[in-house]
Amino acid sequence: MQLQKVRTMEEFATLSGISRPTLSKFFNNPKSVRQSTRDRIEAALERYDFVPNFYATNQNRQLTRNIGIIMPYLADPFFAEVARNLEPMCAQAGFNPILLSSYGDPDREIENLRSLKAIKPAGVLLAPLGRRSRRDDMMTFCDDIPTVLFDCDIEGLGVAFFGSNNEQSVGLLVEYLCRTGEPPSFFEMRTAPNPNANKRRAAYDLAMRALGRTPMILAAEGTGWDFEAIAYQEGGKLIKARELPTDTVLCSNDRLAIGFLAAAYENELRVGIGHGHALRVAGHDDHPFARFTCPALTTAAQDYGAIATTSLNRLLSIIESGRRPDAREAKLFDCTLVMRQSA
Amino acid sequence: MQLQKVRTMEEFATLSGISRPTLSKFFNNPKSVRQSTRDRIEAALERYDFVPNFYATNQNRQLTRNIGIIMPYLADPFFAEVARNLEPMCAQAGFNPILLSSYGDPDREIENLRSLKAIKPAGVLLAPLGRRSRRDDMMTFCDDIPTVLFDCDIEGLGVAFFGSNNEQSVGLLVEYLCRTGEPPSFFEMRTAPNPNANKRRAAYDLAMRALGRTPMILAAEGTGWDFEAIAYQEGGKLIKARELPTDTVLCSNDRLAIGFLAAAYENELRVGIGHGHALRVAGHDDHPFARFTCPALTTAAQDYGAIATTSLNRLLSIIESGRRPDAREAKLFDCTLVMRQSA
DNA sequence: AAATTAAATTAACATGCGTAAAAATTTTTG
DNA sequence: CAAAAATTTTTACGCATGTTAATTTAATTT
Repeated sequence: MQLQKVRTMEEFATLSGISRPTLSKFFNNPKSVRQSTRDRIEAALERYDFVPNFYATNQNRQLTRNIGIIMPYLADPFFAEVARNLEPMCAQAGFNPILLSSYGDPDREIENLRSLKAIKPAGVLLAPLGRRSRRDDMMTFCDDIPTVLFDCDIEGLGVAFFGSNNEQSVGLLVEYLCRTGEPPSFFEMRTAPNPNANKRRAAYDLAMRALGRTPMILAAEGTGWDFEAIAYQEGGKLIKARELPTDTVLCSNDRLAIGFLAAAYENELRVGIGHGHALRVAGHDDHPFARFTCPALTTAAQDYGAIATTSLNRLLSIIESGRRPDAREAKLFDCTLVMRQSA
Repeated sequence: MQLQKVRTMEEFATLSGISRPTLSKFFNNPKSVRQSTRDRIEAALERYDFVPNFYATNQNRQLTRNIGIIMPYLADPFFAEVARNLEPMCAQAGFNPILLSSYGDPDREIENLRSLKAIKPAGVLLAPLGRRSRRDDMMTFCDDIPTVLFDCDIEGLGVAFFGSNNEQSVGLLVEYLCRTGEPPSFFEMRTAPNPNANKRRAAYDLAMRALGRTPMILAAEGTGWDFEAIAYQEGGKLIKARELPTDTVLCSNDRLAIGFLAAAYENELRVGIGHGHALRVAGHDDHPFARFTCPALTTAAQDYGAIATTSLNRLLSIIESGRRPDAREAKLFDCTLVMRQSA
């Protein structure tokens, strides 16, 4: 059953017996035409293979129905998972999501903004790289196009920011770990790739002091986004040199924890809780693979459903109202403790 | 230093003193105008902020410079990694990659093709879902737009297919496992999500028989793309029921192996080679995380660099020549054995 | 310097759809 | 059933650039 191909809306109008302006309205917003005509159009669409030309469609529209989504690193399953949730939400709202990944490279991040600009999106959801992001270039972009930041904050950039409350989540982890065993040291990268890492370190510091403990930072050398590899290598060094101050390690994120677990395993340190275990390891983020590490990883789950929903809704309200809010909005969402076998 | 913004090419033509058709040629291909005028245009570009309107530009061009890339599941780091390599290769060739993910859903796969069609890409690189892909709809699409399949073959679809030689890779694994210990059983999903899974089972069968062994298939129930979860659950059942026929398990892919490893760990089966190990587990694909499982996963590495390069080059040659090849091309690339600690 | 060749300019039409205004039609309301 | 309200149709222009053909200008060759 091959559908007959139709090139232009004009042609489709003749074939379906519906005027082109009405079709134009329909494709712009199906609910803007009467139910009966909507049915007729949809019936015709069953018989004819027609998709409005994307370029002609967007050329004159004052407002395109495209929303750009920029992720810092799509090969990281955490971000991929966020994108997977965000895309259908955009489509649901009648917008066309355009997904781009910066893959850890600030140049590519700016390049992504450039190409988005050419597409004149109605708005952009941006999870920036963080520390290495080129703030000035991004500022110029945000002046032109309504942009909501999420996951990682860059001060003063965009109309709003939504992310996780690192102070709360790290506090939760530290409190739990201290209550159930030795106080944790904090394993992180020396040159933190983004503000979240810094906030988590500060939160660790605060929480430890609040409990009357001395903070113990373990800083791993290395740059880039190969977190597992860095943690595996540097964690291995720490273990071999017996430089772990206590039997508990809190990692700045799950990907570091995954690498650290691999190092512990290779050095025959049994990770977990209870008898016969030499080390406890906890992470942060509830990475999609955290359930399947050996042992399963105790971590703090970000409420990325709420973060994604709120970010998109905020952007949509700005797009629909057509004007920027007076003040930049920022909101942090609490995380939940996910207790598994590793700590 | 803010550049003066220029809206239209017409305006830029007046300001720069160069005719619009010449400018049009320049933006389409800078080398198509005389060096001296190119210099003049580039000098003007230093003074004025002008980018040709993306929509108007593409509307009339017979050939856009967009290449669609459709992945079956971007939240799978293996595919994310392939995409990460493919994108800069497209850009390098002067094309604009448009990345879409079907996220395991055949409806979404077709929807992705629909939206690509509206963008009139010069060509498409498609890694299909496989078994559940809607062949007829995809056929219609491939008639319109030059499409190269990779990773997973659907017979007769597209102008070419490039993937891995499962017979070779599974043969390699089976031979290695049999040579170094007990023969492996084969752990897979009963309802294989794609043709590769079927080919791997057949290859396992063949390789075992060639070595005079009896094939032993372990079929896990479950559907969808949550491979780790399925393998964790079904693998756990097998282990608890002591239904593993030998001490060696070859998993149809690394994600299944990751779930299986988690199940083994939880059931206190020590996985690995050498003294004191109860089980050997191997996978297939060399998933980005295979290095960091506990123990590190022995697997077969796909040469996805070669697959990606070849697929893109083939597509580019078809785009440039402007005509389809007479016969559908298919080529399989050999995998390499990656020996780690798990088997 | 004249002849030849290459490139740029001018003028005009094409693309496929958004959009606006006026006229015609359908639906809803009283 | 007539009047009012809501939709649809008709008609026509706009958008920003691609593209073509004829003409003019500039560069190269003889």
